Amino acid sequence: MAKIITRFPPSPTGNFHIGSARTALFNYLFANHNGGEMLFRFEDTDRERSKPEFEKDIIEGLAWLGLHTAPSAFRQSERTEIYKKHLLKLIENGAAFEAEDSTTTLGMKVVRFKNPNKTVTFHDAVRGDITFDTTELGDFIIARTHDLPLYHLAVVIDDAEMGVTHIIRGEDHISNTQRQLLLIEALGFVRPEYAHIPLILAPDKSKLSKRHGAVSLSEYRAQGFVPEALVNYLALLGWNPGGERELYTLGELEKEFTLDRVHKSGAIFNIEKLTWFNFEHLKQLSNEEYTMRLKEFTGRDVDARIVPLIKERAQTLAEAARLLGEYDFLGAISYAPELLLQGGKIATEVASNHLRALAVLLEPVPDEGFSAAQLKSIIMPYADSQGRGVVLWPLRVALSGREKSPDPFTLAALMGKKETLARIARAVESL
RNA sequence: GGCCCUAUCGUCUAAUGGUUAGGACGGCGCCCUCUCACGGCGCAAAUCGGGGUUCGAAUCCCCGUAGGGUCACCA
Repeated sequence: MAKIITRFPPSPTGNFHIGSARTALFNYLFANHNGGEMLFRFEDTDRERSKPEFEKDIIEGLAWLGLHTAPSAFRQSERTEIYKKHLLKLIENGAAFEAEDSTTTLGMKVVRFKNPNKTVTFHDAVRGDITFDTTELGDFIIARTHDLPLYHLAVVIDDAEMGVTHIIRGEDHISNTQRQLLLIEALGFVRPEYAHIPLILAPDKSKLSKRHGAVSLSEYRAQGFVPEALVNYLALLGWNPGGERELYTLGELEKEFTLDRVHKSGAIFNIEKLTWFNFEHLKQLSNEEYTMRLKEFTGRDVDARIVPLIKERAQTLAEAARLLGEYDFLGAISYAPELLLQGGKIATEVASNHLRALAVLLEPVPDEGFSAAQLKSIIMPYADSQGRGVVLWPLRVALSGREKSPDPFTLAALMGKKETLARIARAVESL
């Protein structure tokens, strides 16, 4: 069986769109599942709208997601001669003809395809047979001049020359397929297999676009989403391997992916579910890896000791960055007596006595004994006998200086014996 | 409007003629608890409508209805 070749052909006329990323993912998954490869090219025949910065954004986004393509990236704008050769052939054998420009430019000629006005049927791997009557298309334009081919012509020639066997693209291309089929026939090319995947929809069920909020991959990256989560979530929008499992790595998706399980109907993009996937994948990162990503995300140094605390709470790296500031318990803190007394609910005498008692309790504990579990077993019996609230609250605030924080055992273990006792002493003093 | 596509909880989905229609997100409630989270348990919530076919239909067929895509010298 011939090697399977898919392709991802974005036009660099905007930042890497989330829907485009999913199309790339499906092509990647299908190719790799079958031991083939995904090719990459820029469709920049529209010179006006194509921009280098968009090319950069797309290339970086692809790399960030971990979707490697065959080293064949090129631009359609650099292949004029190839298109010209085929275009001339079409004119020569009468399949295309030059016609007057219908717009204002005088004397200009465009090339139109001579439509045979017939019915075409193609098989779609996700939708079955689809039939069109091409008559309504008329003699559509395929090139502005001999040197400026339009989309349909360039696509068909590139796919044939690159040996593309499977075209997997959004369903907004279904109606484009008829023109391309006609061109493929006229050029004598082999017809590839088609699979039109459902669109990613906005909450109002229309095609997801800028007016609905964030649509480019880089925006999600900036919001603290990790590629593992995007890949996992996007793969499950419009495709499902069956069963109830939801968490997959890119490699696992690759093993499972088949076109016959791609859905027919559009899927609404839901940021909350994406956020859940992000949290799950974030939790699966090792502390070292997590620290690295957080450093990269914030561009600042990260105290590795507090990463485990952040990891179990932050759903995104942006939230982790926020907690990083909030959990800066190790730095200088000051005490507000009202806070130590839980806004007056605890009497000054009571809090101060318990804190003193805790210091006495902790004094004999060796440095190595300052683990959260150890400390809990030492402090809890005392707290239980005296009342948890009046013991634990002042202690936690003494250590964190804050209204909200992790539990006092975790904090004490984090800062060690010396700092713990010093903070308790200072808290007593401030009372 | 023409052509094309689609239709299971609010959302993502499971089910490939036989299930009390399952799971997840979100929501709500309870538990855990010194705080904020995390976590655990539970509840509500769906087969668009109408006809067939069949012993039996979410599933197959037809007709409606609704939604979407596309109708460029853009891709």
